[in-house]
Amino acid sequence: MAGELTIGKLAQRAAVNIETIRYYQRRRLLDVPDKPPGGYRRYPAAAVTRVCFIKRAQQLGFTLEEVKGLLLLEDGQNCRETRLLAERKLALIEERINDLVRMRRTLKGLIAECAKGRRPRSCPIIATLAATV
Amino acid sequence: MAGELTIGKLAQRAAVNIETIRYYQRRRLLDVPDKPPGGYRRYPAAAVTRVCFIKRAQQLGFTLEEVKGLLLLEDGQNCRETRLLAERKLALIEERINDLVRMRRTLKGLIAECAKGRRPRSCPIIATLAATV
DNA sequence: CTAAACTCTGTACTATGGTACGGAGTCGAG
DNA sequence: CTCGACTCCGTACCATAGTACAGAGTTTAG
Repeated sequence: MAGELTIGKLAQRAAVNIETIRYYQRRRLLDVPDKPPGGYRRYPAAAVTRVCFIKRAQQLGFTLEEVKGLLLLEDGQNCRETRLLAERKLALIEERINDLVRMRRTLKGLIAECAKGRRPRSCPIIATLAATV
Repeated sequence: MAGELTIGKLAQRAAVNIETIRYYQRRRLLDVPDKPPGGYRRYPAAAVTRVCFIKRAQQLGFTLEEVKGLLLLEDGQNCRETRLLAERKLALIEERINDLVRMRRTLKGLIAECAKGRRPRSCPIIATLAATV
């Protein structure tokens, strides 16, 4: 498990700020490798994957706390508990997808209508969204 | 346009904190009705819709600044500019949907695999996600 | 061997999206 | 007309997700 990356390289490979790495360590999303007395810590290549996953999941709207939960899937032995977690996340993702699909439909319709120049008094995009989404 | 709701009623109907209303006003997402000298402000029913829309859009991952942009669609006369904005938002939404769909596919696969008890050494959900998402 | 570049640790600061609160004024039911 | 609930306004505070920076030590290229 002895890694070959310094924190700087890790940050660079994962395309994040070094401070973000340290922040994730403080938040316990990433563990801190042992420090060779009077030297620099080394990180395994897997750390890059992990950081990338965190960023990815965040982009999808998960908070760091939620990501922490997702990461237990990797770390935990207990597949049963783990699967439940995954299933809950899945449900969440599906909800989000549904919301977005509804929003897309509405936006598309309004754009099309607008493009045809056939628009009512005012362009009631928001009212429509608020009502139909 | 004289409204019938006090700020408290508005907040209640939109299911948000009163302070959130005031915050949106400070952020210029919501306008502040004139105050009858020595009285309380009154809000039109449309304000409820507007606040609901803001919350909705936020849930879909838009920042308040982005929502502000979306709200211009309602307020603005200029349909041309407005449509461009909507189209950009649409592209954004589609990206998000694609990401989520990929994530869903991966999660589903892993859950199914896990359910079959047919799992490799470790349960490499994260590695998989990071790689395939 | 030395200088530049990097790491380590701790603390401070930032932006976003709110929430809370104090003190003054206003409204409305009884 | 009074009491409790509500509003107004300003300011302060909170959590989340970082980012910056100082000062000390370490590593590495020349």
